Amino acid sequence: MLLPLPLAGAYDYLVPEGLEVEPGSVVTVPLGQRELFGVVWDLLPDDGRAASDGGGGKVLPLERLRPVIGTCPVPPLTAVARRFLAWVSDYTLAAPGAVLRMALSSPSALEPPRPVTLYRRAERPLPSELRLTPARRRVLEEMAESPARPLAEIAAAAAVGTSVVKGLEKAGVVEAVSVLREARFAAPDPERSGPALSDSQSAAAAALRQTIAADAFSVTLLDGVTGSGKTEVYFEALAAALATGRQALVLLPEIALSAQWLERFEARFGVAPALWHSDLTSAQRRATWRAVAYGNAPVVVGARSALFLPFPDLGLIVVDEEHESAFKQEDGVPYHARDMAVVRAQLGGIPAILASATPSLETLNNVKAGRYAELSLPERHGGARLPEISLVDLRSDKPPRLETPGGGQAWLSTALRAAIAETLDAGEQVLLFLNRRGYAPLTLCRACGHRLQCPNCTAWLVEHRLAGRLQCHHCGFSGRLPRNCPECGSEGSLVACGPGVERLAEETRVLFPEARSGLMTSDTLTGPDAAADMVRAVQQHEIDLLIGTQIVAKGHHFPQLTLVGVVDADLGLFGGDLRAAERTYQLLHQVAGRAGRAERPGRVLLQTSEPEHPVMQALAGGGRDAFLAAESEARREAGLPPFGRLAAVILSSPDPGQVDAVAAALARSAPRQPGLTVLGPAPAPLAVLRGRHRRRFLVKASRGFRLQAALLPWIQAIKPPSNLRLQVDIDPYSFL
DNA sequence: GTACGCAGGGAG
DNA sequence: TCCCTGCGTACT
Repeated sequence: MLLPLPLAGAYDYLVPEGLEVEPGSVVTVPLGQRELFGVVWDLLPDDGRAASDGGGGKVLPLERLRPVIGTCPVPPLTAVARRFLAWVSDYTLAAPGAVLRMALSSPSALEPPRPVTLYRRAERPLPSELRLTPARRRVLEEMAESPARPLAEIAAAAAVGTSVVKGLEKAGVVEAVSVLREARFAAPDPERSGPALSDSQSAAAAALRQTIAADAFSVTLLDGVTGSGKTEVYFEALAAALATGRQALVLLPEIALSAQWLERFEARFGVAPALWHSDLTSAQRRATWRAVAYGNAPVVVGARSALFLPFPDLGLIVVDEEHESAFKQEDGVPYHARDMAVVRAQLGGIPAILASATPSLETLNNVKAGRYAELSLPERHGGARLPEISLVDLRSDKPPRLETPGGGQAWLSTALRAAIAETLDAGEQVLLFLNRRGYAPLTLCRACGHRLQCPNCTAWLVEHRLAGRLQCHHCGFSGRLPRNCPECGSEGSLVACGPGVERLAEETRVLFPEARSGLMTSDTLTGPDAAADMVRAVQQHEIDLLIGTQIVAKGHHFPQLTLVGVVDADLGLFGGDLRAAERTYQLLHQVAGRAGRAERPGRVLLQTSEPEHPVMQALAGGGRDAFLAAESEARREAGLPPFGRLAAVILSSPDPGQVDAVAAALARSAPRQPGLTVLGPAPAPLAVLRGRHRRRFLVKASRGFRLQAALLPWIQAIKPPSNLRLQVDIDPYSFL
């Protein structure tokens, strides 16, 4: 029995006489004083338990085993789903129960369905004494021919309060019925015709339909420039999968911000798909989880966690924007959803599609090695041209100071200012991109040089002037901006250093007072609705000048946007992250793609202090292949992914002495094998995070090396004190 | 993950 | 002496 807890292995239970269970059954079992859900992992004869114990735990004598309480009214997890959970556990070195927890992410979904109360017209004539008010008349008209419906739905349709319907129930003309009803998502119509496809789109769509027809595992990279209509192409693969009667899963990096994607889906298929992301209410989670488990959700669109939903018959997985780092889960069980999606496809014997305009080196390397197929969409849909990208050298074109009382630090160069003015004059829209939330990333005291630091982390506090607060972007600490320096007490000596989007907005208000500007960051877009409102405002040209962080880079279509200004193109290049160059290229390419997506040509200005950097050269010259080849070669020489393997081991504790002692002990017992290098311990770049002192090991191995097999005995040999945490991150993406 | 038991400290 | 809190552990 696998329990959703971080235990070393499965636990044994007795199956009482008469209880029907099979591997995959979801059951309730006693554990200590409580009852919890578990999944039957194996059915064993009384004398065969020792042999099949995975090595995780002890084998208890039969008389100490407790019986299963009962089964849950949900379909058993399929063999593929169970093999997938086991695979992820083995790969990530996370406890199998911790992985199971992700699959049983909606505990209430496992309970018996609760009846819902629906209302319908009672089968009797209206009594003469009934006072037929206009509101009551509307309700009765609304209910006349329709089947029983929920109270709120009827009230909304008749534009009355729910009390009107209840009043009619009291009068006996309407009756309440209690029914058990499973949520069901409307079936998308694969036959419905979507937008017309170009020749290259049609060819790619036909190739994808072939992979569905092949009914076997395959991975296809759909590599198309921004605006080439990749989405519509893989919709044809979805249609083909749906036509075979199987389910399909689409993973998106930021589901909460995908309103436009959903519109396109509805345009093609006529209905909305089932959604899965962390912002769902518990009732929505429950309904969706059950709908998936019963095969009542033909298409699920979700964030990475949707990969662990209990699909009974998954026929296709699409990973859109496959290069996005949002697919990497950093906390809990660290896994990369793109990689695990490929594993899930392989275990299920089904096709996977990876779509991107800037594919990751990992994926391109798999294409090169012949493991993945590739389909290219080389031109923009509808004849729109790719924007012209040019570099602004900040060393020679220093942003001129502004004539403002505050001292006038500025971040827009003369060249960019001129381009903005021209664009606004032409009645077109401008996007200024700066990947920094808040007003200023650092606040320091002019008198003593003190820098405002987070009390819990090795990080500066970021001023958020709109909110009037200082924030730590790592732990969420928030406090008021002090008037006086907390160190030397000097009055009014604190000054903002460096730009954030809020400060950039201030600059544009001085330079372009006539322009209507909008700010798009995760702070201003507090939910999917706010994001959709903002996108609509830009599309309807209620905004001339949009300022945003990377949130604006994601797949929005703004037809009147013809100029993109990247305020600090170098920002992502620092930080010692092995993917820094690749990521900067991907992000800036994506931002640049926001320009000129309709008939008007777009242009992009990148402000950089390193115009000769390969990333800037590749962006300006359009030389993606040359850049990737160079980046690839550098990685190969350094033995880094995708040509070598990495794992991070992170120790953290509130006590710095303790973490150092354990780190030293781990260093002494580090595995020494050919093909494996253990680097560290070193203080993590964020040496203190949320009040915990952190030390890192980085383990490097050659590509074919069985990294997990080498790591497991090493980390299991150490018995860490309880307040010390040891995290293993296979294939790390963040090096903080 | 969580319930429980034990140890330590403060109040009565 | 009792009770509350904090941590460490076992749970099949």
